[in-house]
Amino acid sequence: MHEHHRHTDCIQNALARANKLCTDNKLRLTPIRSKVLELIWQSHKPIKAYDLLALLSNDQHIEKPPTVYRALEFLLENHLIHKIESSNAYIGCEFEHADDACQFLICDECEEVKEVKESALNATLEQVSQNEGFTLRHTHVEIHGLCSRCAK
Amino acid sequence: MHEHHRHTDCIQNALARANKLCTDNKLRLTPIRSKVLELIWQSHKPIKAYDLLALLSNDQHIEKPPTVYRALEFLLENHLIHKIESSNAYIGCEFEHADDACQFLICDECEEVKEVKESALNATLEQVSQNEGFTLRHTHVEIHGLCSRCAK
DNA sequence: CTGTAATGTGTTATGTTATAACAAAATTTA
DNA sequence: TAAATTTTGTTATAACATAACACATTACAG
Repeated sequence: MHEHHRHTDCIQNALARANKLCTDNKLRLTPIRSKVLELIWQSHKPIKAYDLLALLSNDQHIEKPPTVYRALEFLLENHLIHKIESSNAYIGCEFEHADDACQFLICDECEEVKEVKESALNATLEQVSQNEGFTLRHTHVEIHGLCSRCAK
Repeated sequence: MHEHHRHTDCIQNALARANKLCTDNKLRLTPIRSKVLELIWQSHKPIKAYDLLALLSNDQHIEKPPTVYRALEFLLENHLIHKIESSNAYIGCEFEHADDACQFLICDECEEVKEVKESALNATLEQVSQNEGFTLRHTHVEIHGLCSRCAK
């Protein structure tokens, strides 16, 4: 696995940010939710619900689907994670979102995902909507291809 | 149901275009594939695989999942339909695509979808990719919100 | 034409993704 | 501390999709 950064730090940062967001907004980052968020950040690519379920389980106790889907729902609602619709998998959110206007660069080779927030793109999306008389509420943009490492 | 146009004509046009594309490219628009495409166009909103399966079935004969998924696969490959990833549903393609660079305006109220092909947006997507050193191969853009009718 | 290869369809089984419904526990708040 | 709210546990099942193999049909080369 490549390492651009200290991944452990990156997970800790994400958890700290999540904690702060929840404290500030009177939301409860319960042990289950925190653990799911941590597991998502530990994966360097989008992770699937049932893989999380397996990681949450052990010999003593097998977790059931609602447990993980409820945690995912909470994390999604509060923009702490995103769902990659084309693969039904979940990634940690790199930004502190007010809105959901971000985009995903998805490498079809190594499966890593880079989240970006391009104001030019968001402006264009808004413009397109207006042209069509459409009231934009949320966008989901997936850019599939090859990341710089895999393209070499 | 609202009607902007003669929907019957619109279905016939789509089938005629599909026939032409297949003839031109030596592809086989078999009865099953043609029927699935027709059923997709008959729906004025994205339709799900198992709903198609139900429509294909009757008292005499219940179709099985592979039948419809194979037809969908063929139609997707040849850009005759698109999959709306966020709802696992399929719509007829309004354009004659060389590439797949189109976008979807999805009304969260009435569920209708408008397919658009915005060159400005495609240019921006390409630009964003280049900025990130990413080789773009395919994009999937969903704009969710309210269509002009539902926004009133 | 006709045998062979390639493609498409039928069928069984199963894998994968996700939610409904209701009971019990923990937490918040009045 | 009782009542209301939120979270978690649990069972069951719904919804979405594919693997694998047999059989039928079509294409097309000789």
